[in-house]
Amino acid sequence: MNNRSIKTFVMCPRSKEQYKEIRKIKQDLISKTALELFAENGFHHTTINSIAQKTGISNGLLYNYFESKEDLLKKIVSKGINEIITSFDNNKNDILTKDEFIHYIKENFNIIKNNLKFWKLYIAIIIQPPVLKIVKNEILNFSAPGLKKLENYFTAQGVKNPVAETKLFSSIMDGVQINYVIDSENFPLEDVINLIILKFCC
Amino acid sequence: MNNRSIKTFVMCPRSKEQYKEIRKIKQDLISKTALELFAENGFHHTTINSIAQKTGISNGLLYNYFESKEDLLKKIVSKGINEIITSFDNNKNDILTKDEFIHYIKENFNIIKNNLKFWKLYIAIIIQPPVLKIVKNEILNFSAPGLKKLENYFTAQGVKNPVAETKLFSSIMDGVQINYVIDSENFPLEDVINLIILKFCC
Amino acid sequence: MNNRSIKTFVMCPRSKEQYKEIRKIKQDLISKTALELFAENGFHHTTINSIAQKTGISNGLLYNYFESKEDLLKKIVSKGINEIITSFDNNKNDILTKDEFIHYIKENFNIIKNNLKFWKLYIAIIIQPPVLKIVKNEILNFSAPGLKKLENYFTAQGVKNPVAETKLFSSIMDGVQINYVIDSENFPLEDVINLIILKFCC
Amino acid sequence: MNNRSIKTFVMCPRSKEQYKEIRKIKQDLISKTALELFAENGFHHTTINSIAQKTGISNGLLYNYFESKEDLLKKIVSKGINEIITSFDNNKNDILTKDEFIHYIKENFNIIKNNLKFWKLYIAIIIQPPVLKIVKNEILNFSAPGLKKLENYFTAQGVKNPVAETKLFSSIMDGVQINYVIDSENFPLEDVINLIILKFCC
DNA sequence: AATGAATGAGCTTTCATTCAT
DNA sequence: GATGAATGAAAGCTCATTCAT
Repeated sequence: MNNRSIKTFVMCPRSKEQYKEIRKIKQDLISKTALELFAENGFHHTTINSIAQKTGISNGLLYNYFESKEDLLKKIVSKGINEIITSFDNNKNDILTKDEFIHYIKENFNIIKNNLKFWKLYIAIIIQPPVLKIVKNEILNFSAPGLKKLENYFTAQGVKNPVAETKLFSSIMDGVQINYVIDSENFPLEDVINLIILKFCC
Repeated sequence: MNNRSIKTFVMCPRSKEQYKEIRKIKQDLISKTALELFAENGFHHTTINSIAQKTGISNGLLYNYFESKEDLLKKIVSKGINEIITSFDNNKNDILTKDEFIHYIKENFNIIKNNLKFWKLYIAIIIQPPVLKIVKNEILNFSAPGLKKLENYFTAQGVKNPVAETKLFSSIMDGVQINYVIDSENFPLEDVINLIILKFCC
Repeated sequence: MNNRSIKTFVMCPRSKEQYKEIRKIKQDLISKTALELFAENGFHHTTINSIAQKTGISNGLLYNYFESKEDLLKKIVSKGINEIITSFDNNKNDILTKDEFIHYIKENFNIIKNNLKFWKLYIAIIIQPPVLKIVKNEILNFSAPGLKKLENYFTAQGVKNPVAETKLFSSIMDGVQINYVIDSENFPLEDVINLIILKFCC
Repeated sequence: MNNRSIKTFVMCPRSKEQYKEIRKIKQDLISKTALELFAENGFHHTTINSIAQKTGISNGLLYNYFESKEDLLKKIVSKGINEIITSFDNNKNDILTKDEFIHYIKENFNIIKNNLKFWKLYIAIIIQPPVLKIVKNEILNFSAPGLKKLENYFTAQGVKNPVAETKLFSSIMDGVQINYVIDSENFPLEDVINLIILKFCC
C-alpha cells in the first residue's frame, strides 16, 4: 500500500477546475520556454523536442496544447501583442495631447524593456517573409489603430506631411527598438528617447 | 558517340584564363539566383535543389563552387557588402561637411533602392541570431568605420550628445530601410528622406 | 465539496447486480460507437479518443472495459457474429428442404440489411490480412457449420460437384453482400435475390 | 589511382537515356516491393522504411520517385489497372457473342491468377473506405465500360432483368475472386468457373 | 468507476550533402 | 567541369496506452 492509498480511500478524478488550471499552467510554461528558444535560436533552429525537453515535458504533450509548431508561434505572438494592446488601451479615441504623445513614446519603450525576449522574437518575425505570413493577421490588427492615432496627432499638430511624418516616426520606433533589442547593454536608450522627443515635439 | 562528345572533341582546349572566367560567371549566376530566393523565401525555406534548378545547373555542381549552403550565404553577404563599401569609399578621412552628410543620406538610400533584394536578405540576416553568427564579422567590419565617421560629424557640428545622436541616426536609417524594404511600393521614401534631413541638419 | 461529491454521498451504494448492469450498458455503448466509426473510417483511421469522445466518456475509462483497441475490435466482431448465429440457430441438424434453403438465402440478406454497419466492418476485416488475424478464430468458428450445412443440402439435391457448388454459392453470397454493403442504395437487392434463387433452386 | 580512374580519364556524367533507365528500373522495383508488402500486410501496416529496406534503397530515395506513401499506392493501383485494361482491350464495341462472353469470364480469372498479389491489394483497397478514396477515380474509370458491355450482352441475350443480371454477375465475379484470392490453394477455381458458365450461358 | 494529462515509440517526410559516372 | 541518383540524419507529428488523482 503506497502513500497515495493511505491519503484517500476512494480515488476521485480531479475536478474540471483543477484540470483547467493544470492546462493553463502547462500551456504558459510551454509558451514561455518556446518564446525564449525562438528568440535565442530562431524559429527554424528551435525543435519541438528542444522545447519539450527544456519545459520538462514529453514532445507529445505539446500537441495536446498546440496544434502545431506554427500554431505555437502564432499563439505566442498573439498573446504578447494582446498584453501590449491591453496595457496601452486608454479607452478614449480623442486625439493625443503633446503630453500624451510623450507618454506614449516612453511607455512604448518601457514595454520593450520589460519584454525584451518577446520583442527579439517579434522583430525576427516581422522581418522574415515566410514566418511573417504565419502571424501577419495578428500583427496587422495590432499595429493599424496605433498608426492611425499617430497620423491624427501629427495632423492636429499642423505637420506639413502627416503621412510621411507617421512613417518616419514609426520607422524610428522600429529602428531604435531593433538596435536596442539586438544589443541592449550598449544602447543609451534614455538619451535616445529624449532625442526623439526633442525632434518630434518642438 | 553523342552530340556532347562530338562538341567536346571539336572544341579547342580552353586556356586557364577562360576556365577561370567561366567559373566566375557561373559563380555569380548561382549567387544572384540564391540571393533572390533567400530574399523571397528566407534562408531555410530555400533548398539547394531550387537554387540549382533556377540557375539551370545540377545540384551537385553547386558544391563545386560553394562549400555549403552556409558558405553560399556568407559569400553573398560578403560580396554585397564589399560592393557597397567600394561605392562609398571616397578615400579621405576628413570630417564630413553638411553637404556631404546630406549626400551620404541620399546615397545610402540610393544604394538600397538599387539592391532591394540584397537588403531584404541583409536585414533578414542581421536579425536572425543563428544566421547572424555566420556573417557577423563581415558585417561588423563593414559598418564600424561609417559609424565612427558619423560620430565625428555630429561632434564637429556641436551636438550635445554625439554618441546618442549617432545611435539614433543609425537606428533611423535602419528603421526606414526596413520599412522601405518590407513594403517599398507604399513607402514615401523621398518625403521621409527630406524629413530626416530636416530633423538632422538644422 | 463539489456537486459530484454531494451526489455520491447521498446515493445509496449500488448492488453487485446494478454495477454489472451499468458495466454491460456502457460496454455496449462503446461497442456500438466504435462499430460505427470503424465501419465509417476504417480501423486505423479511428482513434481511441474519437471513440471515447463520441461515446461521451474519457479515453481512460475505455481501458476499463476493453484491454486494447484490438480487443475492442475482437469483441465487436465476436458479438456481431454471435447475434447472427443465434438468430440462425434452428437447433436441428437435419438437411435443409428447398423451402428452408430459400428461407436461408432471404434471411441471410435480411440480417445484412438490418446490420449494414456491422457488415461493412465485417467485410473490411475479412479482407485485410493483419486485421483478419485478430478475429480469424471467431469468424472461422462461425462460418464453418453453415458451409457444411450448405454442402449437405447440395449433395442431397443431387448436384454433380457439391463442393464447387457450395464454394460458388458462398462466394455469390459474399459478392452480393459486399456490393450491397458498398452501395446499398443503388443495388437492386430483391431482384438479385430472386435471380439467385432461380439459378440455384431449379 | 583507383579502378575508376584507369577506366576513363575524363569523367562524364551519364546520358539522359541512362538516367531515365535508372529511374524506370528503380521505380518499378519500388512499386513491385511495395505491392507485395501492401498485399501482405495492408497499407497501414507497411512502413516506408520497410519498403525501402526490402527494395535495398534508402527511405529518402523513395521520395525521389513518389510524392508520398499515398501517391505510391495510387501509382501501383493505376499501373495494375492499366495493364489489365490493355490486356482486355479488343478494340471493338460490338456486343459480345456467347463465346466471347465465356472467353471474357475465363480471361478475367486468368488475369487474377497471374497477378494474385495485385488483386489481393486491389480487393483490400476497394473494401476499405478511407483507402478507397485515394484511388476511387482510377477504379471507377476502369470498371465502368466493362459493366456497360456486360449489360448490353445480357440485354441482347433477352434476359428479363439485365440490370439485376449484370449486378449479380459482377457480384459473383467479385465474390469468387475474393474467395480465390484469400485462399487460392483450397479454392476449386476451374470447377467454379465451369459452374458460372453453366448458370449464365444456358 | 472515472478523468484526462502525460508518455514516447514510431511514423512520414525533407533536404544538405556525397559520389559514381 | 558536370550530372542527378542516392544517402540518412533529423524533423514534426500521431496516438494507443498508462497513471495519478
